[in-house]
Amino acid sequence: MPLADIKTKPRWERRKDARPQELLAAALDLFVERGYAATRLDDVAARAGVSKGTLYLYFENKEELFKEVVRANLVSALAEAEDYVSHYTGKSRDLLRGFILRWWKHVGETKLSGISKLMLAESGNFPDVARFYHEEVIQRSNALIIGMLERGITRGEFRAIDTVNANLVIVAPVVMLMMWKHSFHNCRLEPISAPAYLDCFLDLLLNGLQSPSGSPPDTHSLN
Amino acid sequence: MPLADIKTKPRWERRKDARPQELLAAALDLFVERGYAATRLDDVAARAGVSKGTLYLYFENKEELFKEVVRANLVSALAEAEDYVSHYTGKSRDLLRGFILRWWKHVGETKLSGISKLMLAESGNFPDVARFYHEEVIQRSNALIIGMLERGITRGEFRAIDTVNANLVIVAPVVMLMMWKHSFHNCRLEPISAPAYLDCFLDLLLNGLQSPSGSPPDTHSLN
DNA sequence: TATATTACTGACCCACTGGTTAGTAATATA
DNA sequence: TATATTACTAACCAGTGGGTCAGTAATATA
Repeated sequence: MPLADIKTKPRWERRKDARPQELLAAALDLFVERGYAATRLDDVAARAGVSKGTLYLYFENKEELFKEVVRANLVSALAEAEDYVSHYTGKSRDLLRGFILRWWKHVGETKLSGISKLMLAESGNFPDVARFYHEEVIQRSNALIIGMLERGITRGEFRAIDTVNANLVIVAPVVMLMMWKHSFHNCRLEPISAPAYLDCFLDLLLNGLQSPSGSPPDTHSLN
Repeated sequence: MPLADIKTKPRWERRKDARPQELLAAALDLFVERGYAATRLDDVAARAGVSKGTLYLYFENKEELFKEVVRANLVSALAEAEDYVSHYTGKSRDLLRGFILRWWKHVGETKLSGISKLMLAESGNFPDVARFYHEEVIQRSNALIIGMLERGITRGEFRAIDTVNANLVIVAPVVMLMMWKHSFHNCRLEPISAPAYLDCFLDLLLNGLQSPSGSPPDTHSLN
């Protein structure tokens, strides 16, 4: 190694400002890859290019690190979704379809889907984290979807169904697809095609929701 | 302690025949309660009233113990379901509804739902177990549902939809409800009512599936 | 009752990981 | 260039859990 390199490459640098972001990014990656319990803080630190001790300078403990990851990613994405819904003026079926497709695009097909999967998978073993996630993410997204259903019903576009349960039924296939991506995905020889799956789902859903007096079922495609 | 008690209560008994069943029952309980990784074999043994060493007399290791739990419970339940479907002679919508409600009764609302949840949650970290479960349970149940959909379509009762994706969409709400039972269940002040949820789901689904030339949507209740 | 068999125990090993801290070296300051 | 500050490292601790095995005691056998 030439002398110049020794001079220009110190063993480490002080980068107080950049560390938190880098650690959060590394943590997101590993939480998504391995889940909450199985993620080792040594590995998070290593991926961010620092030692474990450094991680503890910026985050109180594993749980707080995780919460910050959620806040920095999912909670902010949810805020955008709330904005989208509140400003929509068109037909309810298009709003619902648009919401679901956007959700898939911004969360489902990105790393973030791994966080949803992780929470559903491990919340039972970490009740504090579960409560946090339920309040910050689940309740808010439920309110959003129920609101859209009520909008459709009061405008006569949807049948008068049980909105609270329908909310859960509607969420299920999307959440399921997210979970699949992070569980049995590799076992299937012919992987699930997300667009075809969502197309099939929206077709079934919007037909099922449609009020008898509404417009006839369409066969909207995703392409 | 009287002398008699010493005589009648040996420190332990030899019960070669009963041990495997007792260990499987204890393992099922703990796997459901805590998941795969978080279940300690010490605890399984303790719950079955033996020491960890004994557990290793009857099962090769943790993975084989788990596989036996799956075989003894889910695989056998699946065989019964296959029997039910193959002997059904009525309308396809009733077959599908009956299948889903039976599934919920035999798996969803019992401990067994915990195994499905566990697999979805942890298969990513245990690829060998994942492959086993995918082949022994998932593929078989998929074939069953796709078969019912094809039956409905060829008989003109259902619309001609994409059966492979529809299978996944149909499974999703039931799997979701099972997962919920074992994850955020405690966070919700007003818990999900399984009958109301399934009612809502079947209502949406059968309306969505119905062929235009078929019988009109009914409002079948679960009660 | 004496002996052989074996189901069962419990102490042990070792790799692992969340969290701590004494010490080090990069940088700010003058 | 000398000194002070502090971001960062590396070694460490304590608790944990899958897996092993030498020894023990319950039972079968004669």
